[in-house]
Amino acid sequence: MMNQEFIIIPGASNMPELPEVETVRRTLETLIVGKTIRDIDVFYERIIRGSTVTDFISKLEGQTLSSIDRYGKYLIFIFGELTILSHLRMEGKYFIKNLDEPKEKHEHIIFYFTDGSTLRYHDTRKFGTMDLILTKDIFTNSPIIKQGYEPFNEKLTGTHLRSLLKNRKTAIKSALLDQTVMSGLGNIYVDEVLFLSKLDPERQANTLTLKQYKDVVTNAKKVLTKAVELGGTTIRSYTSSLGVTGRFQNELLVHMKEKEPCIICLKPITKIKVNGRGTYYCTNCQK
DNA sequence: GTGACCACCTGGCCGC
DNA sequence: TGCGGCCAGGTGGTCA
Repeated sequence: MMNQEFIIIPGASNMPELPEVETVRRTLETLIVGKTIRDIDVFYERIIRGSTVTDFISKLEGQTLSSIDRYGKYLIFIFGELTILSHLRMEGKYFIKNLDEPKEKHEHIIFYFTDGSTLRYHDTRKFGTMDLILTKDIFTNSPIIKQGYEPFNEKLTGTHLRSLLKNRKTAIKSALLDQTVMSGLGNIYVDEVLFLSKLDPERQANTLTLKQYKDVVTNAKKVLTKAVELGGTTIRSYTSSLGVTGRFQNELLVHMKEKEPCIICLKPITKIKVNGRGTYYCTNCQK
């Protein structure tokens, strides 16, 4: 039995992207790998996909967590032949608590381990999902097969990105948010990548030069690598002295910087909407 | 194949 | 103070 309540926050951001999910993975890996599920409570059934809730519970009971991986924004909990693909969407987060801790309002799934601890999935907006699949199907028959390469993958090059976007007339910002193009980028980091690449977020995706596609890939790697090192971004934190908080918010150059001076030209950062997404950029530096 | 729009969901914010 | 309406966001589905 644990003596303290651990609160796991995905980089403490309210919008987990690849770095925040990686922070959660690393933290959970040290705390729950090797534990065996005794029971599961599902309080909000729509989170479960790929199986009935009854199957989800019955198949996982007695299973031991062997490892936790990640692809893009998906957490991959591997229990031998079974795997849970967990997507945190907007506000999903995991807590590890003692058995006797009362259930909080937004805790929708509780995994009870045989050692008396619990893993609790908390999601204010109920957008998150958990797919129960066969481990052998992870890369052949699961939501992950639709994902594009992560920026860290050597196969993701400027040439590859150009081939994917050559017919896409949508805004480059929208294209980069498409996880089938590049896996792991979300609204925050796309703004940063486009700023470093000096690209107008509304620029048509198929109009970039090869050098600009290469710059996007290079800067995506740079931004995500730095963000992973710093544990992600905390834009809205939660009260917890034990929380795992990110520090990348101190490195943000444009996101959430509306009206603040651009670090290059000192002109105020502008906020617009690109296909409904709040978007921050410098109208002077990004063309 | 592509783009636009909508639904999902709830807390926070704003105006009345 | 309380109420209603709007906004934020990632993804999947539908339709043109």
